[in-house]
Amino acid sequence: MRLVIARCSVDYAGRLSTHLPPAVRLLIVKADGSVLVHTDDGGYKPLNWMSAPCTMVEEPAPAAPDGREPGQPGSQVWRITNRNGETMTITVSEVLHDSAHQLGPDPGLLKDGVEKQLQVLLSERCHVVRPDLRLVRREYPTDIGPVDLLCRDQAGTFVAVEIKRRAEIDGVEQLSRYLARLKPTLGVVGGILVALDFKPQARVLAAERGIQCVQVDYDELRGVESDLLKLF
Amino acid sequence: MRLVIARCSVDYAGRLSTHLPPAVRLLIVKADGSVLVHTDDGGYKPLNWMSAPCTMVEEPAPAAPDGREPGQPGSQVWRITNRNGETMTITVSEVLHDSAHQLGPDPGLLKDGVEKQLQVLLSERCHVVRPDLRLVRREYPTDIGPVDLLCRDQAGTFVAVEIKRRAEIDGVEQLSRYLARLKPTLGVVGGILVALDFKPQARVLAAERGIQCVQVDYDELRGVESDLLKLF
DNA sequence: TCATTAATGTCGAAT
DNA sequence: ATTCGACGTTAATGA
Repeated sequence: MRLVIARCSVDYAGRLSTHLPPAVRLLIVKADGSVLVHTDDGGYKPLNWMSAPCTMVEEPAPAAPDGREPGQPGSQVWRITNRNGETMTITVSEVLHDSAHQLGPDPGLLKDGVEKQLQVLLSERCHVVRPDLRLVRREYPTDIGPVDLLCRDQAGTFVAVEIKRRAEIDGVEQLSRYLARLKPTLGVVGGILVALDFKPQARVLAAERGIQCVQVDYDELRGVESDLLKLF
Repeated sequence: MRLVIARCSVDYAGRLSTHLPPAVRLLIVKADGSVLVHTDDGGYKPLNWMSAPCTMVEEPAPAAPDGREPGQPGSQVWRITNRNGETMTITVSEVLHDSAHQLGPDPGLLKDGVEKQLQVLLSERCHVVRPDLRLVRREYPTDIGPVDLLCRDQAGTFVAVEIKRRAEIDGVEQLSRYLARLKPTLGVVGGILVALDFKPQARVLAAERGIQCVQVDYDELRGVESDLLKLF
């Protein structure tokens, strides 16, 4: 990994075009050749970047480029391109720091996700979603993807449950597609959207589609579980 | 901006929980207090991070922490928290590089070719979308969000235009929702999806819904404008 | 402050 | 290679 602090301007041309006027920034060149341009202003994402695979060529800035302001004497240009023809051009006018570091491979990130947990918890106690529901199957397969929970109510009618950490309009669309897909095989299927919280528009569209919205509390859900565990 | 290359482990607890085993990584502390953890493996995003506003406390690692492996002598712990109670804990066992740099403010990124610009260009010359269209309103409001362009054709029929840089299946769904929403008020409304490029599935679904797809070229669009300006 | 939406989204998995 | 959904999405904009 190479770290450079430099006064530079940056131009990107690819999926869109961007220009960064000259200023002092951090340039990171990673082991795989990817390049990140970071400012000191906040922000989790770089101002500009090029992901691997890409190639970088470092060359002296042209002394008197046609029609443009000439590069400072000693200026360098980093020309980074990828196979899609996207280019990032960094014109470096002053280098304040330049160091290289050996980091070695990274063991990688271990995650403990929320949505998956929710699905497991709710499959074990779908009566929390609605008291009359019994689980038929978790991850019930259809040809457009698995339904999170397929249940039946007391009358034996099928009910498809879609689980989201946060319910947005897309979740309603997704569940709608499942319902349409299940109808030929299972007859009329009820739909319930379950989430930790709901965007207002999701509620509106769900109501329009006859889909029930059920909000659950994550801590309470885990609490219910630990309470039950105490019984044994 | 502070740059540290260090052997460290990282724990995050917030919207989810993550753990990074010890390895050599780049730690960036920005002027606003935000902290990024980057590996040398590719990737545009940090392995872990904490965005501003947040506060960092640096303290010696406890000599014999309860039940865990003891910190090395001289180990430091960076404790970063935000107001939502999310925490990132970086246990630094070995510092290979540590430098601070004054970067100053950044003039900021100039973008060209994003959806907003497309919308402005097309609203000014919606005849490019289809010669018979006249603009009624840009950003025509509905209670599920604004329609990019509302137009009328020669017969006076309303036509809703949705603009995307890249048309995917979601864009078709979005326009379909608008059309359904507008029908009670405006009667039958035609739909046109305009984009710089189309995914095949978007075209298929659009055809199925009776929505017209119009592909435009950004340079041409700007060219049309400059040509027209030359007339005056 | 909240809600909404675009994004060079990125990333990973399944097809 | 493409499609699809999740993301600690992030970031920007308007109410």
